[in-house]
Amino acid sequence: MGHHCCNKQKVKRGLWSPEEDEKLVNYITTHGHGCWSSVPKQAGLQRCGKSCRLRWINYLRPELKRGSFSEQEERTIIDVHRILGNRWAQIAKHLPGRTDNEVKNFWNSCIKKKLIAQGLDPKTHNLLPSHQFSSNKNNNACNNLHIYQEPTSIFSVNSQMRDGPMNASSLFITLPPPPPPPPPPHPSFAYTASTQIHTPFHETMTIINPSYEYQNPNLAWNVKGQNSQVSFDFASRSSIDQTTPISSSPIIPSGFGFLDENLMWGACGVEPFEPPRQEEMQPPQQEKRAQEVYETEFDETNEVKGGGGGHQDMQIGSSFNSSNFDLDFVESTMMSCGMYCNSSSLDQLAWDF
DNA sequence: AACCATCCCAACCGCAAATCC
DNA sequence: GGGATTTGCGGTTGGGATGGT
Repeated sequence: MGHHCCNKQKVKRGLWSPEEDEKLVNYITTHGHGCWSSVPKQAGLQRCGKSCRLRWINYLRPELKRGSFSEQEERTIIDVHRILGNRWAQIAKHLPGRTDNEVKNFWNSCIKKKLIAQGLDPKTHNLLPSHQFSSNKNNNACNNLHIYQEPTSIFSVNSQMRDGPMNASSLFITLPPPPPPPPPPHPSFAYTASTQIHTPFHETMTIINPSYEYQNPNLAWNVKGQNSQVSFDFASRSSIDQTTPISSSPIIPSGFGFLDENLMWGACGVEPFEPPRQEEMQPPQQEKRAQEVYETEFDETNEVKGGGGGHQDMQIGSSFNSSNFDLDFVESTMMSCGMYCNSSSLDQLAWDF
C-alpha cells in the first residue's frame, strides 16, 4: 500500500530513470520544491511527493559529494557515532555533501564490519566481551586496535541511554528550570564550546548549585557554579540550532565530546556527560568491580563525587584538580578544532579563577 | 557458462514530529 | 485545540553488481 500522499493516483516506484531525474531537476531548479506533495504533478512525474523528495535530497541535489568516503570522513563518522549512536541525520551534518542515507549505508556495509573485525562492539564502541581477555593476554592484538578507547567512567554513553528518551532533570544534578529558548542562532554561527584557556589550573574545586545565565543568543546557556570559579557551557536542544555544526572543523578529534540533546560539554575531553536514568543509578549488583566504580563516583545520596584519574568528564558536581585535568590537552584540542568564543562574550566565558 | 552467495546502495516503509488549517 | 497533512528520520528491503565455485 502506498503512502497516503499517493493514494489518489497510480505512481511509479523503484529506480528513477534519467528522464525522470531530468524532469525533477528542471522543475526544482526553476521553481524550488515548495510543497513536495505537489511537486510530482507540477513536474509531470508519476511519482509520489515523498519519492521526489528522497530522490532530490539523496541523489540530485547539486551540492552532494559523490564517490567513496575519505579516511577523514570515516574517522568523523566513527567519532560522532560513538557519541550519538545511529543518529544518521545528525552525523551527516558533520560531513558536508553527504546524506544521512549515504552515511548509514557506509556504516552498515563498511565501518560496522571494520569495528567488529577489531573486536569492538559497533553499538558501544567498546571491546566485545569475547575480546577483552584475549587482548590482555596478547599484546600484539593492541597493534590493531586503532579505534578502541577504554571507557573511563560509568558515564560512558551507551545505547540504552541514547535510544531512550532523554531526561533533562538528572537525579543528582538539580538544574533550575531552563530559561525560555533564545532566538535562533545566526545562520553562519559555528557553535563554540568553550573559550581559550589561559589561566593555570589550581586547587580542587567543586561546582555546586549551578545557575543559568543567558549570555548571547548565539551561544548556549552558560552554567556557572555557585562559587563562580568556572564556567561551563551548557545547552539544551532548544538552545542550539540542530543544523549548526558545533565545530568549524569537520573532524571531531577522538575522545572529544560535543553537545547534543541534554548533554553537557565534556570539556576535558572524553565523554559528553549524560545523566543516567533512575534505574541505571542503582549500584550494579552483579559485578564487584562495577560496584567499586559506582562507589568511587557516587556518594550515598547518589551525588556525583567526581575525581578519578585521567581525563574526567566535566560535569557539575565533579571535582577536578591539576592531576586529573589536562589543561594542555584541552587547550590544544580546542584550538585545533577552531573552538573559540566569539570576542564579544570572551570575558563572560573566560575561565576566571 | 551457469549457478549461487554475498555485497552494496537506492528506494521504500512506518512512525513521529512539525506544520497547517 | 485538534484533526489533517507534510516533513524528516531510521530501519529495512530488493535487485543489480560482483566474486567464487
